[in-house]
Amino acid sequence: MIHIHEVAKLTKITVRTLRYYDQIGLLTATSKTEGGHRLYSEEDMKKLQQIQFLKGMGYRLQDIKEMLCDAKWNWPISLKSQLVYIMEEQERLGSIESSLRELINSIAIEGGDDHLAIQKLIQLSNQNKTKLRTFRENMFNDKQLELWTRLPKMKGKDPDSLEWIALLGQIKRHMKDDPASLRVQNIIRRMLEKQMEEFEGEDEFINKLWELRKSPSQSEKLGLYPIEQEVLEFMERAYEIYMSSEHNGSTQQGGVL
Amino acid sequence: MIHIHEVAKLTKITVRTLRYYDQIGLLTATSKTEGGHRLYSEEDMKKLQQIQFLKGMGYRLQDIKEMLCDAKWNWPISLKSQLVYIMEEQERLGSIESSLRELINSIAIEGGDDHLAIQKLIQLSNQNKTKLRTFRENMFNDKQLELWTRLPKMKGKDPDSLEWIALLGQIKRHMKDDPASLRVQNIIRRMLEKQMEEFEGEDEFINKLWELRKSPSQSEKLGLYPIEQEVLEFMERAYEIYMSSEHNGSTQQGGVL
DNA sequence: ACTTGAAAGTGACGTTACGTCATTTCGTAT
DNA sequence: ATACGAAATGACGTAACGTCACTTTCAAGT
Repeated sequence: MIHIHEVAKLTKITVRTLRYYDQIGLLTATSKTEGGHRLYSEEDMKKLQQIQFLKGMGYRLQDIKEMLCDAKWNWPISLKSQLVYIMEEQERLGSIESSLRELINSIAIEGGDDHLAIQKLIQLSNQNKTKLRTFRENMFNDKQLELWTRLPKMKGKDPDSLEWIALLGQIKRHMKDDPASLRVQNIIRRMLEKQMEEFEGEDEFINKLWELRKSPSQSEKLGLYPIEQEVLEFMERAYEIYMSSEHNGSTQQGGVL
Repeated sequence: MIHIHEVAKLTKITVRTLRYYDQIGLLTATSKTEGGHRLYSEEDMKKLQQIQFLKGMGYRLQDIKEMLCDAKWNWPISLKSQLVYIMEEQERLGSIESSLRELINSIAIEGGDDHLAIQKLIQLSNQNKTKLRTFRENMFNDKQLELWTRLPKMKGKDPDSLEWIALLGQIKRHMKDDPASLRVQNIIRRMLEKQMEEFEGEDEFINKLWELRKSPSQSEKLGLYPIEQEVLEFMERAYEIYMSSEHNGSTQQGGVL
């Protein structure tokens, strides 16, 4: 028979919690002193361990109470349903994670105008996803849909997506410069390099994508991150300067972001 | 200017929630009728969308309030810390998932005696993990530690682990039979087949593991799922019968679970 | 036996984001 | 003017305790 303070020290459960468990009838001390102080037995300690364990599994105290009272509780069923619940929660958090990455990356592109980025994302998230998908599936054939999955994504955590985002951010910050300036031309060159790495020989897809990009309404329907008209035009001018100056081996144009 | 009921219909947010947002000062209706009925403006609707979006990101209402009030809020920092928080939560749920699978699989082995399985798992989970690892690292060399990772695990969701668990469960249910019976011999044969698939040529490791298995205290220190002495002896007898009857090409013995 | 300080006891309120009554007032149609 | 739906306010409940505030009990020292 040990005192509540001892139990607290041994189990790392606070005294308040032990009293609360008593209060809700989850774990009542086996006996009490005549003055009313709780005295816990070895049995109580074991039950307490079970409670801690099940709480660690994510169960609520009410459920634990029922489980431990009912001697013929159906463990397999409740464990499996708890597993399903935990997996659903993980999925939910996973999609939150994607959204957060998307938002963080958007802000990296906008470079300071945070509210604008948030507004854009809200626009995107308010469209429902099924409509997006069917529209995409009408626009592209199977092979192109496979290519679509390899595009950099705003919600991506891969270095490839992150570099595209950084490049677009740089473009936006150099909009006041001459599109023929060395800085801008370097960014364009890097974009084309990356585009070739992933999409060499897929000129048709790239050109189609770029045409869609230039139409704000089409881009929106595809769920593409909105890029302002003047940014796109700036990129196109810079691209043409780049191609006419020294490089003219390829017919592809545009960017894949 | 629209009424609260309209807002509720448009945004799928309940009237109660809108009033609550007003109460905590998160979203106060722009104006009111002289009787005190709330009237929401377009501005309010936009703010409401932002609130919904941020709540979807997992923020608390208090945080959202601060974010939207403070015009120069540092979004990148708070978004990144929120991302870290979400990822930690995912990790936590991931380890809960492992524990649940472990428990479900244990019960599958014990075949009915649920409380026993839970007791065993509590024993295991009460040992702290770092102590387990250092003991293991003292017992095995590098190559054997790599082999260790390929052992079936109680928390596993792979078909391989699941089959080992099923096999052990069958053994336990046939303990009353003769170890020479066809059923038991078939189970043993299947175990040896699986063992050969994964661990062919690693006889030294297998034998060492089996010796450790036969010592309850060593097994416990290694964090191996406890198997009763009589079950192990039964398996060994069945194994010897199997080898002496017709198969004697290999010197390996024991099971890897 | 008496004192005293530590520890135990019992409320009660706060936390989060609302749901769910109960009661009263407002707006509008007839 | 009246009736009726809709809006407002207020209060209580949720889960699992943390944190006071105040009182009583325990165990040791004198």
